[in-house]
Amino acid sequence: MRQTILVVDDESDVIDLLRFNLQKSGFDVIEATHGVEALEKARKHRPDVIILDLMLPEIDGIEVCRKLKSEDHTSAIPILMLTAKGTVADRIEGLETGADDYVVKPFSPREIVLRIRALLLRSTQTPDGTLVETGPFSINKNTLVATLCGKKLDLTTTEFKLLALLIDRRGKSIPRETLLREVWGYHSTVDSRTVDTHVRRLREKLGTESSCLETIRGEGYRFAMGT
Amino acid sequence: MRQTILVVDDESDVIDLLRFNLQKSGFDVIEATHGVEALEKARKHRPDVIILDLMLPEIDGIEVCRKLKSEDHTSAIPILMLTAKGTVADRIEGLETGADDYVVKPFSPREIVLRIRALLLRSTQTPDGTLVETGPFSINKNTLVATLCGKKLDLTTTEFKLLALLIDRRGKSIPRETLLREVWGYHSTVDSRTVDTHVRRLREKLGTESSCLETIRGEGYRFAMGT
DNA sequence: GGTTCGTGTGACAAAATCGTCACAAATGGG
DNA sequence: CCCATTTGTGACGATTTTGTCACACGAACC
Repeated sequence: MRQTILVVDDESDVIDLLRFNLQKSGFDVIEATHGVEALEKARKHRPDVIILDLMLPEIDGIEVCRKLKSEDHTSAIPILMLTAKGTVADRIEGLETGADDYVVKPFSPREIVLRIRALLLRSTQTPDGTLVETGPFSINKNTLVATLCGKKLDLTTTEFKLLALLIDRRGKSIPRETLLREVWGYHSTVDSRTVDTHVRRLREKLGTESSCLETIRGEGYRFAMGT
Repeated sequence: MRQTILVVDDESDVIDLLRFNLQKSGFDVIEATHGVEALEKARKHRPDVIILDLMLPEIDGIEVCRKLKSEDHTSAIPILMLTAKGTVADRIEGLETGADDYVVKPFSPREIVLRIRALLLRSTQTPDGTLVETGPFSINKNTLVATLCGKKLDLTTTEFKLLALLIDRRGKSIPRETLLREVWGYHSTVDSRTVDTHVRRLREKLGTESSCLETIRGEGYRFAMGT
């Protein structure tokens, strides 16, 4: 799958140079020559990186950057800013606005490609441990939402934590004591039936898939491997 | 807890300048004037960031960078390289060697501080994204526990989600609408004050650190950068 | 088969959480 | 300074969550 780079510059020779080198490096290229067009194309295409010149007609690069970084659909797109040589104030303003990197004109196309590669590495490097998917289940640790066959499960917080932990360690029998400690923060009650009750409730909410949640008699509970 | 920066340059006036500005920005500073000393101090002290000049006596900056990035104990330390103006080949070589960023001499100290902040922001997230630490705060998305100065915060689930999202995107103003959508799952109530109420409650629980949670009037809320 | 222990289930009540309202205070613009 | 809008704060009540108890049922062993 080729990644897409949006190149924004009002100088067509810069665009030509970048298009040639980026395509040679395996990227798809979208172009824009002014700020409004850049915003429009960024919103529509959601490129993997945006190369953005500071000096643009009508809406300047700083303003474009600010807008893109403030909109949810575009804020995660890395922005590499092109700046005129020596304008330190521009560079600082760009960084403060949320640009992810900058390159000073005149630049080497090779440097651009390397920096884009670095940006892409960083933006995809978060192998997101906050999202777990297995079989018909998915667990999102940011939103605390679990789904079963694409349908949101109506879980309490404790049920979510329990399910998340069991799924994280699917295939392994987890003793009640461990569940108490890691889900409940080590409740001190001896011979508590708290875990059992919450497992029950969780099973009720899993419906036909509740058989994934197995009892290991005398040991604990286990989420079935391979689901 | 102050973070430590190792500054490596054979020019004492550069070291003086950086030491002054970094300490003023709240960092502790370690210094080295040549490559062997830099390697030694990096291995011994394990600083949070290394500022590394390319041109060094004996072992040059590229070689230092290569060694540090190839050793387990030091490979995760972000390296910001200082390069002479115009030497594109140096910059490319630095990036290929594994430097995390570079700044062209002569530089603005403010730009250095900003870039260090950006590097630190990236390096305090674990690879799987379920544990985030910044300043005195830590967020654990597995246990749904947040701590402040090592002490567990007594947060409700909603408060935890709110804090986690704001810290994930610290430095950025998050509109209320965004918070409603991402924390509450897009509550449909118009002109709801729900977000404001939960921010209040969260602030109450943060005590003296509540000033980290800033109101951007007419926009939304922001968790302060650099904490 | 009988017995003991482990787990499931129905139900209860206390505590926690949440969203909303009304009013106070702060902010920004004219 | 005044005014309008935005945000902070005190407080309330409805709903949800939680842990526990008692009893039923199942599993394993003798």
